[in-house]
Amino acid sequence: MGVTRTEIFTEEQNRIAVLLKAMAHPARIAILQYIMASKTCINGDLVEELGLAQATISQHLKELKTAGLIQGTIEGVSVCYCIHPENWQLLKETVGAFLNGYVPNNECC
Amino acid sequence: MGVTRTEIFTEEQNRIAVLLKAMAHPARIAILQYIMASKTCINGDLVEELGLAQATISQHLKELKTAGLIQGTIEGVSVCYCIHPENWQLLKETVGAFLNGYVPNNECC
DNA sequence: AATATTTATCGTAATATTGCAATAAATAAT
DNA sequence: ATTATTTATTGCAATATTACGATAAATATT
Repeated sequence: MGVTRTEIFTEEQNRIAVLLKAMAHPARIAILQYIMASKTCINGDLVEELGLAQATISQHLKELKTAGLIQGTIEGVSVCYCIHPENWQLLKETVGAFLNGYVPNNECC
Repeated sequence: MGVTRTEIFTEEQNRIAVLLKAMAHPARIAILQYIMASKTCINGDLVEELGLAQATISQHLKELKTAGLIQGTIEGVSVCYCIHPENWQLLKETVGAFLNGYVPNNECC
């Protein structure tokens, strides 16, 4: 026991949870913010920008990439990471729809 | 090793991560959706609605409450849970601002 | 008072996550 | 070719999360 029982939830619930989870770490938020801000988008700067080990950053980048939130293209010896435009749009729509699912009503609590 | 190093990130990055993490589980997405949909908002239905044990649901509710996303008022023997209106608004603004921080530019990747 | 109903908490097992050193892999520079 | 530079992967160790049975706590019902 101790495994998330994804099979009992809807596709949508799992999809939302996966997207949120991919972002649910301060390092990954920081990475995403940094990538958004940097127009040049060559990375490796991340290691000194955040105070984490290179292996740790690489791991977080992989998670973001697996979730489809960023994409990376090899640029010689380094890698250029940037936001995945289409998927980020989908993310905004999916999460936005979920968050806007709440309409305040004064009947409750 | 193995502990999230919150001290090296900004308040904002940690705050966003905590909020996302609170929602980053299909059971908690399902609970939030159910609470949003039910006008009456008396719960305990959740146990049969989702297929999880009562203790597990209670644990997830506690997490959502701790994060400030829901509030619960005692209603006799049962508890009435509903979305925390002000905090949900803040959540939308915080997460929204983060997600909208990306402006597509064709200079990259 | 005794019993039922509902939610919270505790204890525990299984698994997942986080972080880093060490090392590999792959290209660039000398 | 050899040496740097940069990123990925592997292999741990420390913690955190998820789930559930058992039990406690608190109010309703009989």
